[in-house]
Amino acid sequence: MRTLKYALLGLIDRGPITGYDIVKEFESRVMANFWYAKHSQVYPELKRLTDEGFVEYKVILQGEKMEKKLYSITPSGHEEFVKWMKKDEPIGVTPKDLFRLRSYFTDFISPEDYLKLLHSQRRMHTERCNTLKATMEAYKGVVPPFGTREYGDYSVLLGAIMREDYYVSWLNVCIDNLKEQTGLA
Amino acid sequence: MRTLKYALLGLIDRGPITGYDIVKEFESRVMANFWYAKHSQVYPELKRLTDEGFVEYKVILQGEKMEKKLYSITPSGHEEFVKWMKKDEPIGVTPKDLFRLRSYFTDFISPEDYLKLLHSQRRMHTERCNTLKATMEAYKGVVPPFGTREYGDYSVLLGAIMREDYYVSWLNVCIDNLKEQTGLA
DNA sequence: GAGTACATGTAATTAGTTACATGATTGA
DNA sequence: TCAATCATGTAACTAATTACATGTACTC
Repeated sequence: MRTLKYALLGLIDRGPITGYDIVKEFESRVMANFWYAKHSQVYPELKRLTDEGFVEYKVILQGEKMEKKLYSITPSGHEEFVKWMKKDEPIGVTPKDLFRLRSYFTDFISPEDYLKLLHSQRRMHTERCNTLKATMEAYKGVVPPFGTREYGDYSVLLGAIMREDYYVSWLNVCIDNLKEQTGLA
Repeated sequence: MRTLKYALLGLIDRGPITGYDIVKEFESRVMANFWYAKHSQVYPELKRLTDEGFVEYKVILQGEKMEKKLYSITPSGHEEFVKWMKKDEPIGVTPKDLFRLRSYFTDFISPEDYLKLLHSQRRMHTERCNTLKATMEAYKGVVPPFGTREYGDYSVLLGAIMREDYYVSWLNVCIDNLKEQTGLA
């Protein structure tokens, strides 16, 4: 599917950017919620996109010697990207989840040990959720206008918060069920 | 992390099973919600686990000639698995999501085209959610006792339903926001 | 001068998918 | 006898991670 290709095209289509800054985007609070790649995957893909004529770069100097490559989109790259944007794709398999794999095999763990894991998971997901909600506060409850970058940020941030909220709810139900059945505190 | 290893150990620890039936488990309505692998990944991993002494198999005959390998857990395999079960792991990166990647780049799509995608996504997720809820009906609202296989099935099924429900909610909010902003029907 | 961030790349390995390959059994 | 399912494997490829590798620029 070469999804990384389209993630890169999208970022570059927004304006000239270096590979280094693309990686920083992937690590950002917003984008890390749905796509990311390490620099060791990004640099080779940028090279490939250049060979394919979807992007081009010019070398600019930072200071005396340090060269960096500033990538921009080409007309064919832009066309390729907007074509992909309109594509309606099947939802595919549900994502893998390590904790759910353990939850599936609860016949091999004591209720005490499982409860510890549940509490730990809840703590971690609650924390992540709070971080996301803090980021969301910048919008003060106002939905940015469609077509702006802020709209995209807002939408995916909202989705991420809702996801963490649901995950915590699920863990809460699991904790309640377990306590009721075993009488554990 | 070799997670497939532990998925296989867990399934084999429940009782003797063939590679073929393991793959069927992965394709099942319950397990497909959090882990899965193709037969081309399963068979080599089973071989490796055998070499490592975590599982063993005996060849049994199906009919006249057809041989199948029935895998069972070894004491060291069981030990390895229960040790893994108790391990509390960090929640790690959030799973990648193709549709959210597109939602992030809505500055490159018309509201009409985006609305079409939103509706299509909602239809597909609603359908999956309904399938899951139909599977859930077997439990008639009664939580199975902890420690049984049914408890694991129930827990992960509940999580899967909650996940699809939240996803549909997110899509609904996106649809409402878009309609309000653009006046589209 | 030291430490951190900037900046870009490759190599080796692991994980996972698609395609290739073969043959037996069962039920209509 | 035909089709679907059972049953197991390998080969080639794509995706992604970890480790290796190098050097500059900025700030304290």
